[in-house]
This record gives sequence, structure tokens and C-alpha cells, in this order.
Amino acid sequence: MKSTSIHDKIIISTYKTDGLYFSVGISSLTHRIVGIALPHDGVSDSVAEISRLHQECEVSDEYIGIAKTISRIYKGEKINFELESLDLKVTGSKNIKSVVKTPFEREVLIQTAKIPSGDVRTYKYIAEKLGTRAYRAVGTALGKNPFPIVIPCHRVVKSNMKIGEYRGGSEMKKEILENEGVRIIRDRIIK
DNA sequence: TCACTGGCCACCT
DNA sequence: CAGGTGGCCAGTG
Repeated sequence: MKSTSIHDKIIISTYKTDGLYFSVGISSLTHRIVGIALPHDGVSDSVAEISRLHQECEVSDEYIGIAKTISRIYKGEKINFELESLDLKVTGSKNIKSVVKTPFEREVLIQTAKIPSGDVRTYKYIAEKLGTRAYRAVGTALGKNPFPIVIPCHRVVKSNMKIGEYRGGSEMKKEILENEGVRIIRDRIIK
């Protein structure tokens, strides 16, 4: 069986601002985003975060504008991002590996995408939207979010309004939320 | 199959 | 308020 992913190539573009590097990976086949890196201090770490998940990658400036847009969201600008531009499909195939692994992860991401900038929801809220009590599984799914910043997993916090964990560290989570105008005192969201 | 492991939650000291 | 305990359930090997 032929895998279409054999001919797929991921283009990785990086935008630098304020000493931070933002990378985005885009499929040359589908033209959808397949990966976003959290900001890093160096360009190699930023590129590596995306490239280690894909076999064929090419570094290019082609999509630097998208990387820049992501950096602006990080800074707190309210920018509408089409969900259509993300590769959210889930394939069960062994040959063709999708970045989103299961329907559950996909639904968690879609619910999270609805949270407006400047606001937060809880892990429990997301779980209940999916009709389950798998609160922890929601956290696990968001921990694997291939599209951080654009799919705002940083806006999902604990039920007691404490910040909770983040792949880039809770300090980074706090920083993004504050950039969006969320008030935080002693690691707790103030409504 | 089955026994873990978790970006959690609620409840109890 | 901090820390501990049991519970929940999707993924993983």
C-alpha cells in the first residue's frame, strides 16, 4: 500500500522577535499547519521541536508571515485564525501518521479553540463539553497539542482557578495569559 | 488483557 | 492554605 506521506514534505519557517524564535511547520502537500513550536531562545531548538516529528523537512522563509502571526498572538493580539488552516485530521493507519492521534484529542482541541482571548475555561469544563469526566485525559491531550498558541491550551486552567501545568512551563502560560489581559495574583486567575 | 500513568477534581485534615 | 487520598478515564505498552 502506498502512503501519501512519502511524498509529503514539511516546510519549516521561523520568525524572530525580542530574542525569541517562533517556528511553524506546514505540509507542502495539504498546505495546512502540522506543527507549531513554543518560543525558544535559539532557532535550532525551535526548528527541532517540529522537525523531530516528521521525516522530511525543509527550512525556508516561505511561511515566515504565519510564524510572525503566531508571535503576535503570543503577545496578546486578538487575531482570528481559521481552524481550516490546521491539520486536525485523525488517521487510524500505521503508515500515515497524523499529528492528532485520536478523535478524543481532536475534540479536546476543537473545544479549546473556542475559548476567546482574555478568557479562560477549566479542564473540567472541556471534559463536560465532551460528555465525559475524563478531566485528566483532557490535560494529557492538551499536553500533546501540536498547535500551541493558535489552539489556546494556555487558556485552560484548574477548577480552583490556579494556573495549572503547561508544556512550556507554567511561567510561560502565565505570561501569555497576562499578555491577553487576564489578571493573575499568586498563580490564581482573578475574575 | 491488564496495569500503569497523567497539564485534573473533590474532599478531608 | 498546604498537603494527602481516592476517584475519574483516555492512552500506552
